Amino acid sequence: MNLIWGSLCQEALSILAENAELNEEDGRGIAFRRAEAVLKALPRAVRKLTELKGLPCLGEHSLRIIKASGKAAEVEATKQSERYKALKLLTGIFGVGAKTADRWITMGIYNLQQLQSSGPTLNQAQQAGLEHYEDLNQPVTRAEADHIGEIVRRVVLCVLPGAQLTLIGGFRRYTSRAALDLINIADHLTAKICTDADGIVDILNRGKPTGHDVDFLITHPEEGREVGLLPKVVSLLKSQGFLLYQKTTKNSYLESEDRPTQPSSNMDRFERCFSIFRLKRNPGTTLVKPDTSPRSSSCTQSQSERHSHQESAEVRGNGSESRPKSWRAVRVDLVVSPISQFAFALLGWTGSKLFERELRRWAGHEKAMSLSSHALYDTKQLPESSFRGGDICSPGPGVHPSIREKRLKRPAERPWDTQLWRVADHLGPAFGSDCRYSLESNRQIHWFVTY
DNA sequence: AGCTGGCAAACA
DNA sequence: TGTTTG
DNA sequence: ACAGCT
Repeated sequence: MNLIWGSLCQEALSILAENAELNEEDGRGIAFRRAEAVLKALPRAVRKLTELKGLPCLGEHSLRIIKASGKAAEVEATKQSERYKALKLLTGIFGVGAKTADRWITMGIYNLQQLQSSGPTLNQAQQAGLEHYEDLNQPVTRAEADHIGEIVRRVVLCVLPGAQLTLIGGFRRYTSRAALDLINIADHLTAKICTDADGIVDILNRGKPTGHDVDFLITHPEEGREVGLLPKVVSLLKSQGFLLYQKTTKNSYLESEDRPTQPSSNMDRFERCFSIFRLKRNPGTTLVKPDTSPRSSSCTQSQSERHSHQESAEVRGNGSESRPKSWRAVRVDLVVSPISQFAFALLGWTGSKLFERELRRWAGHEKAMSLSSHALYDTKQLPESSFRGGDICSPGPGVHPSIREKRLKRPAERPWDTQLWRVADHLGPAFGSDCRYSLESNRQIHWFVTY
């Protein structure tokens, strides 16, 4: 089988995975996603099916699909089924998931027209999602991401000089070395393997040319200076007309390390903002670097620049032949992290759902650790005395029992943090197409072939 | 044969 | 509380 | 109703 067939197989498996997810068959969904990821991670084209022997996550069903070169009747039937099409369409609305879509379908709603006419109650996110349906289902280019980044950067620097803005998510290039370091750290082998990455699997190499949203991570080199930053940034963006929708959520992680008894530990740390961003199309400076001298840019300058009359003068597109809108809507996520958690935030916001799931599963199962976008916890060494403050973990399924009991946690030890700092360092430069693939035979692949 | 499959936080 | 989000 | 592990 050649490369083209390979990608056909991936698409086919992706369809089956998506269909399973839309039908709330989570296990099947993840199984097909893994199979897809294994194919995607192959270092070269596969000529014979026998070459797939020994690869993990390719079971009977997935192999059937592959043997049919992705043209299995099952896949075609799925693609053409009215239910699949309707589920895909409806869940394409921001704020609508499989459950809601299923409910609507049983109400006879199969498309947007029927949705509008039969008018079930929509929550705020869904209203915004419906309103910007077209735009939000349009891929976001890297250029658009960078443009948004410039706008956000100005605002952030205005609110907090010295703050750092990092493009994360699918657009960012992550290196295998970064995840390698995480393994090493978990294995208490910090110094050893990270100097020798040879022969180890390529782990996560994104740097996609397009995406479905844009994610930014904001921090400040001085710990604590980032507190309270996000609400200011958001309100400034809002006042400048950049936000069509916004939901800011705060982090329950309470700073327990340096000043345990501070009432300031109760300080709200707004951590994430899910927004719909109003991005001007064809910014006058199309392909030119917007500012070759960004030093001089002050906040007020950018305000007047961005917020000029043209913006408000745009015609709210009514169906009949109107010239294309002067702007488009883009999903933008802002994440604020204290510098001490920066590395974890980077790893936690790769934008790859499968990667996050598999990484955390691996941490928990193989390492008895709990990984979040804030820290890495050793679930074994939970001396009660070393915990204080924050009751973070809501009890429930999926929460590690030891954590559930304590309901308290704190980063395990300082050394972990300092080691993980090197993760952050390594996450920087592009690793390019230096993709190696080596399977430790017959060992489950865990998370590293994901994408 | 039976179990697991990643998480936490917000809204209605 | 169930559903959705990244 | 998929795949791997126990």
